Amino acid sequence: MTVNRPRGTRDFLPEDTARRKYVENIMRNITCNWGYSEIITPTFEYLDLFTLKSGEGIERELYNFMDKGGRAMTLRPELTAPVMRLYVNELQSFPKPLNLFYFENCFRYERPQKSRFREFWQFGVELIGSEKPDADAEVIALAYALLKAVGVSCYMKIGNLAVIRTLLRGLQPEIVSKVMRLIDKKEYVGLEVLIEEIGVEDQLKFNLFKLIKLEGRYITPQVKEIVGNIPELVAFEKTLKLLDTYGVDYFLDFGIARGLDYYTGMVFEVYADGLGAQKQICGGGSYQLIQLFGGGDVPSTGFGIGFDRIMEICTLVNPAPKKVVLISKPETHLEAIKLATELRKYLPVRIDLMERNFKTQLSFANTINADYVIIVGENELGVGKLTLKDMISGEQELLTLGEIIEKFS
RNA sequence: GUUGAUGUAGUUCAGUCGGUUAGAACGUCGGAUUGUGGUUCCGAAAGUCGUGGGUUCGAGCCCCAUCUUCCACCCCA
Repeated sequence: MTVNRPRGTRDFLPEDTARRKYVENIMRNITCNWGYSEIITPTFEYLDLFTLKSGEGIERELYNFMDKGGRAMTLRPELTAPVMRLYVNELQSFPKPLNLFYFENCFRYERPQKSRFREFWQFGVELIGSEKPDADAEVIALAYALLKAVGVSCYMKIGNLAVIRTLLRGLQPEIVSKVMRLIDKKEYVGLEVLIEEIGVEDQLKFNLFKLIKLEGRYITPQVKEIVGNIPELVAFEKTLKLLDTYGVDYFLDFGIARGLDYYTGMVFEVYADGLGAQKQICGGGSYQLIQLFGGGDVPSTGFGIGFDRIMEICTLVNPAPKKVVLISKPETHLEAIKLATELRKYLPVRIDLMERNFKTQLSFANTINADYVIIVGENELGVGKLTLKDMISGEQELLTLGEIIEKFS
């Protein structure tokens, strides 16, 4: 009876892992260069942290459990809430703005499908303390830079919830939620039905449909005609101007609702092709969560990137390190270990661990696609040298250890 | 939670109408005597046919359940 991997989890083989680490580090380096610092939060948290943020409803898609002390816990389903909790616990008195990022695994108890797993990795950024257009613009521009750097073809949609909230301010909160959900899903027929049911004014209905059907990049003048010259829109225009300066490509879409109530103003989403139904690779916006966790009235902006989805469509190839195998004979094996130890200061070296004969060691080197073989035999040691064999060309030369090190450095 | 497909060595797949001991290729390991790989040849290991029931004299094959994987819904990354 073999034990299998739990549902919705994956094993990453050496090749997969190398590629993931490569892409991951590219994203890390870029984000560090934008002045963001990486943080790590616990893999599990109190269940409350997430029900507080997203409502009791999400409990059914959480990996939650009671610990031995009878506390309700859960594996984290996302990282925005943990980062906000960390901020409230530890960082409230630090200088603003705080530029943080994370790269961690998350867990959701859902049916797996294409690009959706029960354990998945999220890369994300949270900029805490500024609600200025510059903050929004930098976060979007960083997301854009990351996606460009890892070579995925995608498009970005930016919206602003303040606009649509202004339009809907006369309606009851539950109605607003319903409307937003339908808008987010672009279910215009359903939306029309709902609007008929609740009987809103014709003017509002007209404006609403006009707003959500606006498309393109320079549509803010038309938006102004609909909702007026509200301060949020003025700030948003400023953000967009900054984005043009950053050189970010985007579409505007005031129909983005992001499903969640705590987003306050700017929201954005990035979609890619080739992922089936799960084609959103990034989502973010500005939000107010800190008060919810007992902190002050501090604004923040952030995004999350679905790293597994990036890996599925990203075209980057990690550079493979040269593979070197050291071949020895029983008489020279101890000397080979000493040489390997020295060479391992410079590059990856494998030695025989199977007591194989000369020929089989060479054959093994070939099987694993080694680039070079270094022969540590009596003949070589007799003259104080080693044979370096190029496994691709088949050529070999007699060199000193120093010469070999020089060749590889 | 809902729907549809799926499952046979490590991998990709055969397996006749339900009939004896489930096969192949690739891969892995070993061998073809001396310190030179790839090609070739020989050999070996490797499977409770996803699992559990049922039908049958007899099930890899038929039926039921369950699990996995994959696609989609829901939700979201």
